[in-house]
Amino acid sequence: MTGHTQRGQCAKRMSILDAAADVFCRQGFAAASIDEIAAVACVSRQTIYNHYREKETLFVAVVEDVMNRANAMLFSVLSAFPDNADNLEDDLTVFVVRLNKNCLCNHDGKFLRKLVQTEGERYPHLFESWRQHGPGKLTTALSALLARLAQKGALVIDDFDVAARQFVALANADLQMMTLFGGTPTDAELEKAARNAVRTFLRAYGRPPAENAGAQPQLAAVSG
Amino acid sequence: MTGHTQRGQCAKRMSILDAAADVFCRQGFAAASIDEIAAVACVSRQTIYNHYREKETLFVAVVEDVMNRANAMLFSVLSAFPDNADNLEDDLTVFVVRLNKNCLCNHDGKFLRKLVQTEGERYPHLFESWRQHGPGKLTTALSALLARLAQKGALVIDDFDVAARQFVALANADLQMMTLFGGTPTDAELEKAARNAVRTFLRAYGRPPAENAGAQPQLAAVSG
DNA sequence: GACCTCTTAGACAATGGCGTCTAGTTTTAC
DNA sequence: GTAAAACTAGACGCCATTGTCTAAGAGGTC
Repeated sequence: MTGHTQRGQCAKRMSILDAAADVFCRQGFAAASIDEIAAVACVSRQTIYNHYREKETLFVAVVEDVMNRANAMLFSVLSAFPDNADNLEDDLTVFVVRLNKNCLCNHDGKFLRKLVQTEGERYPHLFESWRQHGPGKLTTALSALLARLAQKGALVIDDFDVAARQFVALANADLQMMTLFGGTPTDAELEKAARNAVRTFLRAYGRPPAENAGAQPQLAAVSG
Repeated sequence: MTGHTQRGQCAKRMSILDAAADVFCRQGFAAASIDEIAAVACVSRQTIYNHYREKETLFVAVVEDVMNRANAMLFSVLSAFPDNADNLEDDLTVFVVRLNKNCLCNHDGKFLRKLVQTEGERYPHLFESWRQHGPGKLTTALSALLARLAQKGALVIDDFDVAARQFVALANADLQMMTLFGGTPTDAELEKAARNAVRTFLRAYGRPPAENAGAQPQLAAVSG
């Protein structure tokens, strides 16, 4: 019955949430002013207080909103990995590119990492759920994925959890500094970083592709 | 002539700097109040304004102070790596433990990472110098160290810069999440993380120790 | 003791942001 | 068309903080 109003309200809400995410991310919770958020959202200040009781309520809503988006995207990227990996190196590289581009280095990823550092101590419960559903889910899902690949004989891994964490770490190795300083990697940089990460990961955990075991393994493929 | 007075002033200055670092790190620049800094430093507010013209001046001084300490510590850890590495795995493990404990996961490291994220965009010049002298120096020094080890035949590396970044990334793989959430790793966790990192790094870039080239390399040492 | 510098505690105006309220306008529902 | 709901613009009180100023105290040298 209130469909139209809901749509109008919903648009306002999203506009407010987007603007608040922008301002909170740039300024931090304390320095962000409601007036600036209202200006960015092209909305009256009273409208914000109409939707959210106070500044902290708005902040919590923003974080939860971004968390939901980020989790959905993470799930999407994770489930896009092919079940039958025919070319492991290429498949992993595509996966790492997508992971970096859509989850780790994108707008929401930077927002969450930044906010969890600045306000994490002040809102432990808020980010604890993100910790479980975000990075926690990532490592467990990756761990399961690596276990599957190991069972197929494509990888040789003793500790799947450690390998999963190292996989993520390697995927970020080349981009960490850039993202720390606010930069956004280009597609070429993403591709290069992913290739470096996957190559090293496979050099550590990969198996020689052929059945002639004992032959020169991946290690000797270092070309220089 | 004013030697005693100078010492007293110096003590006050350090007390102020320490307190300000503490408060700035916890609250961020905007939310940190001069009164709280004064209270933590056990100093009158006027004394702070006596030493530093305004809040921003104090902030810059704090960041520079921490940067200097961090750089000195980094240099110390880097130069502690033995010239003649007899047992590469153990030497690297000790090195990673020291790196994490004294540079990356310690008080100053967390402070700089946090502040560079929260205030980096507002003070680009301030943290640009840290970027060069901190992480920049670390990767170049590590790159040189790896090149030295490769020349000795202990490692097989095609791109030293990439390997250096990956080394740091692996060193942080197990601790990243903990430090992101403000926790401090125990000695046992540091040891374990370092061992995992070095083992994987050597699995990727290591050389079989013996001269019987072509034999089963490190890859087969996976015990499970 | 006289003097000088640093420090302290507190008062002070000025600023700015938060959250409330009101009056007036637009949009939506029926 | 009308009524209800939502939005806008702006004023308002309140509070925290910044940075200045003043009067008094502490510690040192000569």
